[in-house]
Amino acid sequence: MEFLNDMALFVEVVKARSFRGAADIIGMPNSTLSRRISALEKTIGLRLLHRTTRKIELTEAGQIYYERCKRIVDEAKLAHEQLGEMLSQPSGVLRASLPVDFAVTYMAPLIAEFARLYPGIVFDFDLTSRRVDLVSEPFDVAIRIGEPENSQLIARPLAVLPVYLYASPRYLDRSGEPAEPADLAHHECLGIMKASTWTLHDGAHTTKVSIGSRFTLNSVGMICRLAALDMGIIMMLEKIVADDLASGRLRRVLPQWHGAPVSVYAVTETRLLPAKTQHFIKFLQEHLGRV
Amino acid sequence: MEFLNDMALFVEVVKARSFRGAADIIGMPNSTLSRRISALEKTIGLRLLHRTTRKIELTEAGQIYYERCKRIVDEAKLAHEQLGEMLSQPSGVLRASLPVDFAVTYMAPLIAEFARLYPGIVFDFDLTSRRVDLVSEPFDVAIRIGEPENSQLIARPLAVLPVYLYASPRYLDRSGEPAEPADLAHHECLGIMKASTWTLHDGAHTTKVSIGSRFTLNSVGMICRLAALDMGIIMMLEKIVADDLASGRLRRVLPQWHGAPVSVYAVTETRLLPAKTQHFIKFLQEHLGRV
DNA sequence: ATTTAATGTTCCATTGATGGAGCAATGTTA
DNA sequence: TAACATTGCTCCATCAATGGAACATTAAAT
Repeated sequence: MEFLNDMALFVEVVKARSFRGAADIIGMPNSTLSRRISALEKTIGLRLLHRTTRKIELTEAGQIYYERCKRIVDEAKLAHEQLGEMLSQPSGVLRASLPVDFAVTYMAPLIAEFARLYPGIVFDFDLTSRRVDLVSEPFDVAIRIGEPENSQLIARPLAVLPVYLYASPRYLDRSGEPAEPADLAHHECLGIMKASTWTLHDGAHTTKVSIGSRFTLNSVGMICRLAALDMGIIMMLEKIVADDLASGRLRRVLPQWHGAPVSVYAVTETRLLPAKTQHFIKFLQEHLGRV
Repeated sequence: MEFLNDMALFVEVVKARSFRGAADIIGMPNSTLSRRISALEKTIGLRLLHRTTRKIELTEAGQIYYERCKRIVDEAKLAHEQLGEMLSQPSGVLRASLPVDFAVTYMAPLIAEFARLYPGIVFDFDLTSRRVDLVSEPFDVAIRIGEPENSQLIARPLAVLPVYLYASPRYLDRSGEPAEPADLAHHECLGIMKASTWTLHDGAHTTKVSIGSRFTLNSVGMICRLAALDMGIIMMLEKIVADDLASGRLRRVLPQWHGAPVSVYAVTETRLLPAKTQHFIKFLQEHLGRV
């Protein structure tokens, strides 16, 4: 079962009606070609080509073998071409794991646009806040916020987005409006998980403040909701609080400061991606940055 | 175009649903198998198998690719099986070069029998006395009398046949009957081509005599005819002169002596023979010796 | 007839593939 | 829960496949 490549070589030799010619076409030294064809003849126990120094012609067995080989090799080439088309005309199910709130606010319109662009793709999104295991679960890609953990996964940066501080007017009335970052130490700062410090920048300075809160949770949406309900200050991506901002439920705090911009990554288990995934990631890279 | 073998490996892996299992089936270390599949995935730029340490399953691309690969690999196997059948059920045209007189007397009945045995074979015999060039002319096999010349051809011995001395009664009346080998020096000894000596044996002794004749020719039939026409003594295979012997046109000379037995060879250009040729040679080996 | 250019094969140093052992990861069993 | 067995992958010494050059041979060109 190690003769299939040699079959392809044989087909080339017959087509070129010459070892040297075929070798040039394939891009292989004729010595190798000669040896490989000889090996093929030996494994099947029949002479396929009748060689003189100047000409080669098919034997009877070679004639029959060639007809079959040509079909087989052509079919193999076709199979690869069609895989190539799969790469350029993506289709199939795209399974992605998305951070729920980021997906809802930032990605929804992009996904709608992408779906319009590639009607062949069907989507299967898993919106969670947990970091799914790409190795054991059959996700094509996971979108992740923040630095990629140290693993063998491939992380492609999609965008770097600014974050700002927000709170509800009533909270600020009650607890006072912080004038500088250090003031945050005396506020209820709602962070994701158990993040214990916020890093803030203005044009010139960078400062780190320890934060504390009575809440530990893993839902961005819930944090925003809590903030809108006057429970504290949040550091958040712009778009996520856009509605609350517009309706006046939240308003910017320390407006000349911003948090450390968060990076968004597309994470995959491998570099060998089907077209659908490649296009999805490329699309996000091109459109997420400009938001 | 160097991925066809890997396609076959991929098919085996999918069938076995395991790298190790497939490796055992193929008889190949799993390390190689793993590397080859990875290489295949890299060349087509798509992941074909979703691997966990415990299980493997096809990706979408792998699914499609597998369907096609299976067909292709099966077809390739079939092509080889059919070539194998060509080997076991010979058919086609058997082109052979035969020494004309030897063929007529010794081989004709064998050929008739062989033709009955293998109805699929069609025959194309070239009966000449010249030694055809097997390399440039499309003969499957040549039957040759006497030692094979030093060349790259493959010679398989078919039989070793005794030769005796014959002359016409009238020639012997006229020129005297030789009583011992040395007497031949004074006789007209008709040899093929320009053979200048005859080697004779009786049970115990071997002797070499120089021979001479006015005729140089390359036809055994013509020599026999000349001998029957009282032109000299010939050293000949038994069967060739059987008719002349029976009709009394020739009779044995020096009956206790015989010539150096001649070997008959089947000569081919290569060892990789189609079934028809293999069977033909085997048949001749089995039947020529017993004549 | 003689030269020329081109063919398929062979030789041999080099390189790339190979495969056994070990590894981390994971499903299974006690 | 812990020990075990099995999986696919990786490392590296070894070996076989490779490809450039030379060769013998031959058809075409002069």
